[in-house]
Amino acid sequence: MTRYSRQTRMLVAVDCIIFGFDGQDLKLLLIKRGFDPEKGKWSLMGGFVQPEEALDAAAVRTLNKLTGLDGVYMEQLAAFGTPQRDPMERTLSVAYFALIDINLYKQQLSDEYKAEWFSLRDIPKLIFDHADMVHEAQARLRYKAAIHPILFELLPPKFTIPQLQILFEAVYDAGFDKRNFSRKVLSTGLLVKQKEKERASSKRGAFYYKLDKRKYSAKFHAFLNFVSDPGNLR
Amino acid sequence: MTRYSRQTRMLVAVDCIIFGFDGQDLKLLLIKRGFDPEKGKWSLMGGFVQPEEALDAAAVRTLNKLTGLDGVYMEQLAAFGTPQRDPMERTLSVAYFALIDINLYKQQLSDEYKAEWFSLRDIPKLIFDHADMVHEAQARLRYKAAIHPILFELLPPKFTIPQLQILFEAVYDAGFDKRNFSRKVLSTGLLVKQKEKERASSKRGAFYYKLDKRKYSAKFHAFLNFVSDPGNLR
DNA sequence: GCAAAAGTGTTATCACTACACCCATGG
DNA sequence: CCATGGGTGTAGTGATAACACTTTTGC
Repeated sequence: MTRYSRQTRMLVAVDCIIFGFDGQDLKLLLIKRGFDPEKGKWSLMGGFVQPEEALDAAAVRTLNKLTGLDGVYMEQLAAFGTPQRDPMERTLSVAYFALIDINLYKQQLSDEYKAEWFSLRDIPKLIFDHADMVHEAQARLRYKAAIHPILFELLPPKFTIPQLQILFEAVYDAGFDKRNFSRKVLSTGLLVKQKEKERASSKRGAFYYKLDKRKYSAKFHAFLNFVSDPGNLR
Repeated sequence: MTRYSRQTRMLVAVDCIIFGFDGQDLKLLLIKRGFDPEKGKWSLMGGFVQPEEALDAAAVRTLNKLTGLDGVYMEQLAAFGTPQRDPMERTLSVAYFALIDINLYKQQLSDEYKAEWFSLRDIPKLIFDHADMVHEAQARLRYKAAIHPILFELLPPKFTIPQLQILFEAVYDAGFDKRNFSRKVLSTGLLVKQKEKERASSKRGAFYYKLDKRKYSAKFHAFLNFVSDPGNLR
């Protein structure tokens, strides 16, 4: 077999927008870029797609290289391909966003990549078009979380309803009525009440809940309307 | 400036999933591929991204090359990058879907590309992973149209409510109650009733409506809930 | 015993569903 | 005058939003 003649080949990278939730704020995992151009600047974790590697596989590998985690929720966000986005050489980047339980990766941060969690309200200047990617990922997260039970991916296996509410409030930068909120999330039937209580954040203690995994898989793509019109918020 | 060493460059293409509506069925515009491999087989319209060209620009150019149309609604669908998707040479394709008023392109079909409209129920075998792209585009169209007023892009500037309903029914392969349907679309406030009637498809005639362009732009991203739970249909 | 957070119930409004009849016209 | 498709109204049901008080317990 021959090749397509007279066409330009270009580099293809993946970049990961990695969200976490520390119990108060929505956070983003950034690294200090380790090579030129823009060496030492804050950046999303990324990497080049390898010759025999699928895009999703490259994204999974890149996330794993930084965090050591597997089985993380990831979704393709979009392809970014402005000609001069990387001044060194034309590079197309396929952005993925990931939602991780921050507890699984908040220790050994100061390794080879100089990774740090940043509050989304306080993101440093980023290289290339990474700020655009972050904004688009945040918009997508708000959009999806309004309809689908996606934010559970940011929580540990056991969580309380007040914790869940704080998470929603962080994502939408808005307050919700706790009575309506708990009625709504419980009405999905996705949550299983535990006997144990979380006692760190209040005297009375709040009951833990776990996801009902069967129902969670079944209803993941259903329209659940957690937030009526996220476009009208803020 | 130097270049990134020891990384693979690859071809980057765009492919267009072009939807149209003929008054009865949802249709897809396909071409007969003009070069090897798979020459003469049915294919989506596509093309390679040029050295100094952005992705969106490549998609717009590709659509225009086939149809001669400008200002068409287009949206990036996803990047497809399985290593062997093009057996000739590794090629990443960024798929875009487009919604066009079929009346603007249903004549001069037998030109250089041998383009034809196919009903979505009756798509021929397609090259590479184009069938995957079509399925994903159809799913995305259903998803978006359930929430946003996107299907108007498939209609001519003046249309009747029965025509709109047939379109929704074609997209969701389902029947809707006409009283509830018209109440719902009129309640969005997006439609302006015309004095003129469409008289071809009934004796009584149905009033034409036009989009209120101001409100259409304003509400395009709002959550309008045209279809309550598209996942439960079919 | 009090401060702090958890938990719960009611009412009014709105949106959705299901359903059936009259209207205008061309033939 | 009748067949065809266009157009409209209502009642019942379920979801949403607004709102305040009681419970538990660590200090």
